[in-house]
Amino acid sequence: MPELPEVEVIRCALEPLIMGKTFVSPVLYMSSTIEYPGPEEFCAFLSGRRVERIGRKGKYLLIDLDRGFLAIHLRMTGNLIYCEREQTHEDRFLRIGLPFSDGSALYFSDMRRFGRIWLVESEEELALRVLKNVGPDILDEVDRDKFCRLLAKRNSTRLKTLLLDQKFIAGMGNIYTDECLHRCGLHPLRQAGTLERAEVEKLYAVIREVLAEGIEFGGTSIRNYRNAAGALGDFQSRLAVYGRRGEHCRCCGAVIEKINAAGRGTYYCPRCQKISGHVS
DNA sequence: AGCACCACCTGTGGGC
DNA sequence: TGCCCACAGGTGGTGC
Repeated sequence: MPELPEVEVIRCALEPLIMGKTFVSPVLYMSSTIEYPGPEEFCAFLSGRRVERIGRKGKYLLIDLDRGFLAIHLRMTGNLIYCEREQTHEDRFLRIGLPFSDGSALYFSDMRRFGRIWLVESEEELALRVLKNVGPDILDEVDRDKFCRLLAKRNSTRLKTLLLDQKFIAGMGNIYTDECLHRCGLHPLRQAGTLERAEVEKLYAVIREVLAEGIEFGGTSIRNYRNAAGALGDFQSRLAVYGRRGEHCRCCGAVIEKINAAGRGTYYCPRCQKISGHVS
């Protein structure tokens, strides 16, 4: 489900709601959602921990505790729901309940069960166990020159594959990648090494612009996404190519096509996004 | 190195 | 109209 903008919208909503609160005993409806440590250790260690900061790296939500970190990845259909009062609601996809000492609670719900939660004791353990395959956050940790340097190391990788690679830059997903490539006029199968310096700089600027718009409009709700308060995002109405196969490009009128790239459904405009002879 | 494919899950919508 | 399977916002592992 969520890419960087959706996670950031959740992070912003959650921050004022749970900052400073203290967790009490979690309720595990599906303990395999906890990737680390074991269920008993998770419950014992989280109980009594206070929330000191809500952060994010790429698509990971990172909750700093007075001791340790709670890391959450929503994967495809995960969802965090905040309730002012702890409640037993009819959610068959409810995986974990995280109540606070003041009676409010955070619920982790996930239809497809891909989402994961980690609880680690230190920054070192966070880097080792959770973020070992996660590169720099594209909004917080990559400036223009760094983006150019990183991209130059990946000459033969296709742009679609590269932008989806969380080790390269963290935060891009399938929707925002297609939107960025379209806005830049770059073909998803074009190899990174064939870009002119100006095209790389344009790509960097557009990535940040599109992600910022995604956040501004509350994220993209296509199937399941809702923010922590249960509201739908609004960016789906602004998508230029994603999910629009057979429809007309709003820039040039050509028919949007769908191909498979990096194993994902990939939408692009064949007129705006020419490959200019660089197929591989 | 890069890529294609599978696995993990459940739901649903497009196509026949 | 009804049924079925391809596909869905992600990631990690395999093998070529």
